[in-house]
Amino acid sequence: MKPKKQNADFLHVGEKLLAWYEISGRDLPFRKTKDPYKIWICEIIFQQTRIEQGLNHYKNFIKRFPDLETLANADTDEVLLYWKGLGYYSRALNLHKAAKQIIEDFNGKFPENYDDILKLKGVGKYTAAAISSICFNEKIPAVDGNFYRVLSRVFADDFDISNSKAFNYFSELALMMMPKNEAGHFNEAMMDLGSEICKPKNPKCEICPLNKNCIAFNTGNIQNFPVKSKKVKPTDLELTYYFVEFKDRFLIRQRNDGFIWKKLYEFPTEIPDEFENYITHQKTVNHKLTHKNLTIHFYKVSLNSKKGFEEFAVKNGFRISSQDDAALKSFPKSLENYLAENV
DNA sequence: AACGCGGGGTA
DNA sequence: TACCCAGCGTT
Repeated sequence: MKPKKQNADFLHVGEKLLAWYEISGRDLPFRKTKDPYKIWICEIIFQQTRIEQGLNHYKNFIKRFPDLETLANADTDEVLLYWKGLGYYSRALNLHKAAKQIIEDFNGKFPENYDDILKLKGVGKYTAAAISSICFNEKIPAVDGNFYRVLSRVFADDFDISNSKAFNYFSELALMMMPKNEAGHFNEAMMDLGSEICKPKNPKCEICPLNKNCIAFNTGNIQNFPVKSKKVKPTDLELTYYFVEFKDRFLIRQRNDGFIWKKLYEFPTEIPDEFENYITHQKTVNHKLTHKNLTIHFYKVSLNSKKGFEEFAVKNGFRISSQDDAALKSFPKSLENYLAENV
């Protein structure tokens, strides 16, 4: 499924993009390094995450885990703590697994080619391309949402980006544009253009370095690209949590790695019948996530028996927590908000 | 090939 | 409200 564009001057467009990047590219902390560890961390953090949202997480993460060994030797809990608020928590778990994987399978040295990098947990084709092009100058386009948007507009290409073949299709297109020996900068340039100029809404076509080449722009057609047929539709999820307290102590536990909020902390989801009499408040909160419309029923249970409180905790594997418990920082936002109002 | 997975920003 | 974001793993 190769792109059929015989006459376009691909390389010329690629060089214009690169020239723009040299002058107008963003000044980001991870642009100053070719340390594959740091590039890897940044690529994982910025999967499905905008730069403004994840930049402080990146800085804090590198400060706490400055190298591979530090990360591999850290506790999973602490890795998750530094991931707080980023979402898609599998990324943090896979990141930690991959650090151990590099220690074991690659003798502690970060793999230096696309195929080996692709073997790492949580690293797919995009991320392997980004790391290998930026750090090791491999000529592989790092096709992400920015590539889809920019390329589909420049060539007014209606190839459906929901199609699972879109990655290969736009990779072929990008490869034809990529200037020799500049794969890393080309990939970064495409990301910056997509983020700063060729935005999903209200793109700044009048100052775009590619506007003379952009077919969608020159035919007044920008709003029709990219073509995306499949939409994400959230499902409803109803949860019940009990905030079980005795004086200033309350109960939390770590989740399993199940369907949502993997390994983060939560409150009890059920209580014994005799606790029902100690429910003092009830509140229902609605919260929209990308994939879930959450309805959370919170019940506040204020016990007056230390013995009953502790027995319930021990028997059901809960942790007796207080406000200064570091684990609280690893709560999902939706639960943390409740906590802030009630403790 | 289709689906599940967070949280936050923008219009 | 709908859509999007430096995607990946599972089934």
